[in-house]
This record gives sequence, C-alpha cells and structure tokens, in this order.
Amino acid sequence: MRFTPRSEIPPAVFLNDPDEVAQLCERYSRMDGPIGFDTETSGLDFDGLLVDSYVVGLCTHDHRVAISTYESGCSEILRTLSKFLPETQDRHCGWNVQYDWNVLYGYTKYGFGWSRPIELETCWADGMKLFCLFDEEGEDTYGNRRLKDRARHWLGLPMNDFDSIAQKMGFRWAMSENRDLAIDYATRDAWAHMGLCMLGQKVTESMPWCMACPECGSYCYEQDPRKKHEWKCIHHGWVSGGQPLTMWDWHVRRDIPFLKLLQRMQIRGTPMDWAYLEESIQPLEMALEQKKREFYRVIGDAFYAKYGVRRAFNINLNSHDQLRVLYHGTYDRDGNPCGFGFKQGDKTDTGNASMGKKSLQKLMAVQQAPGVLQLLEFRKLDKILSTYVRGIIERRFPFDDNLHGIFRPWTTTGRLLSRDPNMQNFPTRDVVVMLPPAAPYVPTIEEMTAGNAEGWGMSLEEAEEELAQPQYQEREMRVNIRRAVKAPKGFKILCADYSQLEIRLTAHESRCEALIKVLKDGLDMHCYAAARAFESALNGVGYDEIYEAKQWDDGDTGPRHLELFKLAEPGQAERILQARLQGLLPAEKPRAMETLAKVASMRARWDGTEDGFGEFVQNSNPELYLEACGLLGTRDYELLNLRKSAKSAIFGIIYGIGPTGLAVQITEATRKPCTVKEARSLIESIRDVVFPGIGRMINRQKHTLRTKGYVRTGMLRYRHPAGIYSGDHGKRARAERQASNSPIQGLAADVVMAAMLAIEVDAQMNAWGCSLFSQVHDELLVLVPEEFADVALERLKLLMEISHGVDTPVPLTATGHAADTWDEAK
DNA sequence: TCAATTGGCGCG
DNA sequence: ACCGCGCCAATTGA
Repeated sequence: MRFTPRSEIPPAVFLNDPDEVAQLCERYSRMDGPIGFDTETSGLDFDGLLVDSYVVGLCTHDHRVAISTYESGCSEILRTLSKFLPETQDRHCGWNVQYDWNVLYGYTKYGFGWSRPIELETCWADGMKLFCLFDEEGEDTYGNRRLKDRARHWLGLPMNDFDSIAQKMGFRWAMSENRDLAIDYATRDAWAHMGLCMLGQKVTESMPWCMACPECGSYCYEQDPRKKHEWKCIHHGWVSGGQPLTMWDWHVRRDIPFLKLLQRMQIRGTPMDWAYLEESIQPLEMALEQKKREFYRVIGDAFYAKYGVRRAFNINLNSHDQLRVLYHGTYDRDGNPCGFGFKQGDKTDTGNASMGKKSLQKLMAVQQAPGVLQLLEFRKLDKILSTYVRGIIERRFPFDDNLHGIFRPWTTTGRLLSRDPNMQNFPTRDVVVMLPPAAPYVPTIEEMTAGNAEGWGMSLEEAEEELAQPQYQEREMRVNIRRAVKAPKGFKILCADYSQLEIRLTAHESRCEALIKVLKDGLDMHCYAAARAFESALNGVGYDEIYEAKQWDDGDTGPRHLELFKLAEPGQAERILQARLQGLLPAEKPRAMETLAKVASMRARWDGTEDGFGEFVQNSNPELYLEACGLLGTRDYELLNLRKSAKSAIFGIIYGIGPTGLAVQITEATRKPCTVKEARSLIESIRDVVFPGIGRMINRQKHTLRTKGYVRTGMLRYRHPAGIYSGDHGKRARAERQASNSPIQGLAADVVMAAMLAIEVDAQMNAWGCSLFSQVHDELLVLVPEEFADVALERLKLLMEISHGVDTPVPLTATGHAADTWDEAK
C-alpha cells in the first residue's frame, strides 16, 4: 500500500478501552510501513519531561487513532503502549520527536503516577529535521507552526487550530468539551508527520551525499573532479565502486541517532550548585541598588550644574525611552527642562537614538554625558541577575535538581541551539560586584576627629586606623555563572574544546597553502597576517617581534611579565598614567583615574609572589595590565595593535564584513581610529595576498550559490540561504555572506556532531561512566566519576580529534581540563 | 490582559 | 551594511 500525499485522510477514532487499544496495537504491529506518531500533552513543562497527562496520536495509511492515557484503565493502556511503541519505533514518523520521546520517558502524573514508563531509542524519520535538509529557509524556521504551513503547502492538507484552544482552556477541558476536534487534531498531526516524512524521504533520496568506501565503509567526502566515480577515503586513498549515499542516508545514519543523543543530554541535565546561585542574589541586588543610586546622584548633579535646578530623577534604568529623554530630551510640554539635550549620534534600526553601550560611551567621550559608567555597570549586573541567576533558578527541575535545558539541531548552519535556559551563552568572565561596607555608616575623617558633640574626638592616627577596619571597606565579590555548573560529589566535569576550529576548517575548505603552512608550523596566524599585511610599514620588523609583543596580551603569566612588573618600580605606572591624564578629554578622565586607583591598589595588595601576580593579571583587563607594566605607547604596544587589527580582519573576512564595519571594529579593538580606506586595504591584503586561498574560496562559494542555489559543507551537507535571487541588493548580499560563512560554520558543526556521536557510543567512555551533558558549539562537557577523570579526559580529546572522518590538511586539535566546576575546567 | 515588537547583550 | 543563536524588560497595539 502506497501513501500518496494528497490521498483522502481517513476518519479518526478515539480509544480509551484497554482491550481495544491492545487489539489496535496488535493490528498495527502486524502490518508494515510507516506509522505517523505524535503526542498531545496537557502542559509544556520542561519540554515534555514533566506533564500531567497525554494522548498518543497514531496513524497508518488508512487509519487514524488517538489513544487516551489518562482516563480509567490508563495503566493497562500504558503497559500495552510500553511494549507496542518500542517494538514499532523504527517505523515512527515524528515531527520534533525529541519532545514526544520526552513525554513518554518523562514524569507523568497519571497512569503510572509520576513515573517514566517508556523509552524510545529511534524512529524512522523526523520530519522537522528532515525538512531542514532541503526546504527553503522561511521567516519562521523553527517551531511547531511550521508543521501546519508545510502540511498545507506540501500535502495540501487543511490543518485545524486546536492548539490555541488547548492552550487557552487547558488540554483536559479541550479533550472533554471538544473531543472530536481534539481527536482530529491529534491524529491529523500524526497524519501530517507521516506524509511529510515520506515526502522528505523522496526528496532527500535524490540529493547526493557521499560514498561509502568499498574497503572499510567509512564516508568519503571528496570527489575527484575529473573522474567522478572516484572518491577519497581517509584510509584507502582514491577508491571507486562503493555505495553512493544520499541525504536520506545522512538523516537515518546521523540525524536520528543524534536526536536520541540530544534527548539523552536533555534528560541527563546539567548538575548545578544551586546554593551558589541563591547566595549571589542578595549581593547582586544590593549592588544594583547601589549603582542605581550612584546613577541618580551623578545625573542629578550634572542636571543641577546645567540648569541650576535640583530635580528628583526616578528613571527606570531598563527603559530606553526614558534614557533617551534624559540624554537627548530638552524641555517637556510644560517648558521644564527634562533632559540634557545632547546631540544624537548613532541610530537604531527604527531611527531612534541608540542607547547601546557604544553610543553611550561615545556620548560620554564627546559630550560629557553623565552617568554612563554607572548605567553600563547597572546593565551588566542586571543581565547577570535577571537572565542568569533568576532565570536559571526558576528552571530547577524538581525530580533530580539538575538543569534540563533543551538542545535542538535546527539552526540554518547545522549548529545546535540551546534554550530554556540557553546554556550556550553563560558568561565566561567573572562579574565584579562591589558591595557597600558592612558597617551601616562610614564616618568621615572630619567627623571622627572633630571634638564637638557630633564628633568622635579621635586623633588623626586613630581615625585612620579605625577607617582601615574591614567593616568600613567596600567589599569585592566575583560572580561567575559557570561556577554554578558543578559536578556532584565523587564526579568531575570534563570540558574540552577544539582550538581554532573554524580557522582550521577554513584552511580545509580553502586549501589555502599559506594558511595551511601557518597552522602546520604552529605559528600564530594573526601575528603572521599582521607581519605580512603591514610589511611595508614595519621597516624590517617581522613575525617574531609581533609574536613577542603578543605575549603581553596573553593573560597567561609568563616570567617576562613578572620581571617587568618587578622592574617597574612602584609609582612608574602611576606616573605614566598621570602624564596621560594631561592629554585626555575631560570625559575620559574618570576612567583613567579609576584605572590609576586600581593599579595602585593592586600593587599595594600584590604579595610579591608569582601566584599573586597571576591573580593580579587575571583580575585586570589587558589594558590596565599594560598600563601597570608601563607598556603603553611603546613599540610592543603598537605591534599589539597591528595584531589586533589583523585579527579583526581575519574574523571579519570569514563573516563577510565590509570596510566600514571593519573600520569600526578595529577602532574599537585598538582604541585608535581606523579609516574605511585603511580597513578596505587591510581586507584586500589579507584576503587576496596574505591568504589568497580564502579569497578564492569566498568567490567559489558565491559562484556555487548563484549557479546551484545552495552551498555545501565539507561533509557535503546542504544549505539553501533565502533571498539569493531577490531584487533587493541588501538581501542578496546577505545571502552571499551566509554562503561564504556557512560552509565553515556548518562543517565545524558537523565535526562536533561526529565527535559527540563517537563519544556517546565509545565503549571505554561508557565503561568509565562518562556522560555527555552539554555542548557549546566547539566545546563539549562531560560528567565522569572522579577516579576516571584523567583517562577520560585524554580519551575525550582523542575522540574529538580523530572521529570526524574529514581529510583535513591540518589536524583538528582539542584541549581540555577536568575540574569540579565548568569555570575551573575551561 | 496578552502577544508581538524593539533594543540591548550574553555566547561561539 | 558582520555569521549563527536566545533571553530579558519595556513598550505597543489589539
């Protein structure tokens, strides 16, 4: 029996009788062919892992059924399903099956009562993922809504709108009051899944992928352009006669196992130190309050200085609108001054004055806008508190206390996305929280030494000694969200990442000889590019000198740094800074003064040891550090800037940056103005002269896009950017940038995916009890019993390096650490 | 009251 | 007018 997409949809039946369900399952088991598979649930907690109740929707080519699992007799029905579903799993046609697998696996109140009866391992196809392989990129690429659109578009199938009813009125209500509609909905989805998966199979079977080596079966990704039947096997060289594979094979062999792996990661969850998060709430709140008060004070004073009027400000620091009025507004309707009336600088997309970090800093530097430092501090702390502390705490999973974020494989480039919460954007750096002194009141020296009724009557020495007590000092606390990702007792976290993955894959993709040589020789490519691109201006200074200078920017504490810091006698940095103060704009002075104070206090606190120095460097920003070492304005500092420029250019080129964008970028990175002309020539020089292969690669990808309508990664996965034939020049240019970038980003994603699959099935890793629980694009996180931490780390890195199966001209190397927290393991 | 939009910012 | 993402708070519009 053949399913045709436009065939008549059969009527739907509802079953809640155990015997009838058993009979039906019997019948479905006996026949063969795809089974449409779906679940409808009462709630959407934790991506289906925690629902009250659910209904299973199934269909075959001539039958649709909704099976109730929460009414009387549901335990028996569930027992039937827990046998039937695994038996037939390799016939299931799903749509985002991770969700349905979670529903069946997860905690459900009815039936077995908060238990986990069914675990499915695989399915025949997942339409959502399958369509990503070939369907056009729409406005709304993700989400369930696309099922409706695609069913209508590809199958001509009318879809109803039970979703919104169920969501508004509750699933149980909808099932009881609107049962016919509900049944039709649940089974219609299953029907659409089946139709779309079968259609997707047809389409993807006609998309060539790679060849399986006739000798060893490994995937060969490289085809001889002249002799089309010959493919390059990483083990056997040029071979022919192997089995040609299609994107359908990719889906079956790679995507389906990967979906299961992602679901495993989801149900394992990320182990968290909840106490750490809880404990950081109050300090963050206090610091926020403090920053807000400082902001009000600073703008209040400035307002008074400008208008001679005191005004109480009660601005919401999160409101762009109110900030816009404050900085750019002049007089309100009643003729009262309401803002500073600064001239507008950058604009947002909609033409409003930008209140972003960059624009505010510009406003501060050029027009002496007050309160910017306080506002930016406030934003930083607020981000941490609201997104990462509160946002994560509220997703604590009640059953195992882990964090069960969602991983989905749906991005246009093949990368994963992570949400609820997004665990791929946890801040990497510490955030410093300054807390007010513990003492409720800090007296001034004058008060302490005054002899009158209000004074303390102390001598100057006594007063100073008293003020030096810890309770009068501002306290500094560091918060790092990655510290909250913590292995439970007896376990360690392994964190391993690829070094320069995208760069190395650029070398692979472009076959650029210069780039390959740089990476093979272990040179620093940014230094190399700087040396070559600025050759004529460097007067014989070359790679080595720039590399020497780079050491200053490393953040690691080489002996040279220590020596220089020792040599720079106390006060040297301070003197240099003082001298610099003369030449600064008034608005830049507060920052410089702040730096000065920090250097002084750092030096005062430095205990003279190497460890202490390391801490000093770590806790400083690079610029502060350079200032402390008296390095600003030296030749090394200039070389450092050249390297920074080259680095910006290299990343920019990979992203398809334009001269204007790069000029801005370099100006920011080096804090020295870069003209558009300079930026343009730098781009051309690096792209076409220093690494000419990169320029050729970009042109090749653009050409492929224009002629074929898609580009492919090194593992031969496809991407179809939207807008390639658009009349809008901007849209077309965007598609071209995507085309030159996604083969790289996509191949990186493919490599990591291959490594993850290898790690998941690796007998040794499993024997040691390792479990992969998170991924951040080029970084993998594994939980391991501590006695195996060291061996497992080595194995993990090895698997990452060898299991991708791509014949790269430079090895893909991994580095990593084992520790109790993610922060330490990074 | 709720969904959608906007602006800003975290990550690789 | 720099690739790929997700989340938060405020605001807006129905």
